[in-house]
Amino acid sequence: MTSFQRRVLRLVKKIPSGQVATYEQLARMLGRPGAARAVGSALNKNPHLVSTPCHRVVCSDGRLCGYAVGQDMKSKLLSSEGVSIRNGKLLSLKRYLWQD
DNA sequence: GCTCTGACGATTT
DNA sequence: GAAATCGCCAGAG
Repeated sequence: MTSFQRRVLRLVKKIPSGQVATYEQLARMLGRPGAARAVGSALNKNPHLVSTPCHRVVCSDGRLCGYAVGQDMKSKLLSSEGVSIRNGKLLSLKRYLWQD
């Protein structure tokens, strides 16, 4: 694990249930605005899928984008937390967006 | 140090 | 609104 990946995972663990964050948002919190792609890479290699709520991380436009197990599972997990999804995309991103 | 690759993002057509 | 394009950063060889 690199230092960068640890910081990403630690930050993701702090996302409350029922809320979501964008890759770009996390990148900014880590002091690396524009590194959204790198954040996605870090989540892809995440060791413990359950201990890290990486399903609460979506694209800036509200699309789910990706998930290690499959986007379908990501969609189910989010909807079970109260987030409305349609066609693998959030109906309203700003409504559930994580505000620290 | 260089060259890909990828769970991204903004712009353009 | 969908698809194509280009820029972006970190990690792996």
